[in-house]
Amino acid sequence: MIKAGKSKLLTLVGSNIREQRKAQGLTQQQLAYESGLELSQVNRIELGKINTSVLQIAKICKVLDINPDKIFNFNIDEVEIE
Amino acid sequence: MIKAGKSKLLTLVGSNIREQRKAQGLTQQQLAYESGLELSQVNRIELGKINTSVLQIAKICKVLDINPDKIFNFNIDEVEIE
DNA sequence: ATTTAGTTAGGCAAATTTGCCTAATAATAA
DNA sequence: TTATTATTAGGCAAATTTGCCTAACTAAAT
Repeated sequence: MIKAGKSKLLTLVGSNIREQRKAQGLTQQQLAYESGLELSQVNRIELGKINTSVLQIAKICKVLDINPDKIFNFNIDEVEIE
Repeated sequence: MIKAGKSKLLTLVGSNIREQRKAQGLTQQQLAYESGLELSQVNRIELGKINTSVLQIAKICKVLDINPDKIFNFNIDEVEIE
């Protein structure tokens, strides 16, 4: 497995999360608190610096009250994975 | 973060992957080879034994030629996360 | 029954993430 | 400007995943 470093897909996922978070008028800190994640972790995820896990994505989606497909709303073969 | 152990959501994700894999007539070994993952890892994911990462899900989806939303096609607040 | 393919299990070291911390930078408001 | 909030950065230990391996178990077919 490669290091998360710079993955087009992860940055896309991250900016989708950020977009949805702001649409809800939440700060990273609020999202962190309500999802039970760390602020630093939410930040790493939004910036695509980390290859995070299914469960963390799910927790975030639950707080943002969106289904995960909102986060993965891209065409899989139009996106560079790594 | 909790250990993957028994998560309803992860077993759901896993069985979705399995369903799509079989729909393509692939074995775990073939899926593993084509996605660049380990056979044991594909197995762990399908059984929901592990809280795998966004990138691995993406690699699997690419091989199965489906968008990730096929894997996350459940209502987020109808599913127990952990 | 025997072979063959497919799935599952488990151990182990290495790699990576995660939580917790402190602090620096950026943005906003007052 | 000053103060306040928000984001970003980085280090570190602990937790977890991942790849690699061997082996056991299941199913299916012949």
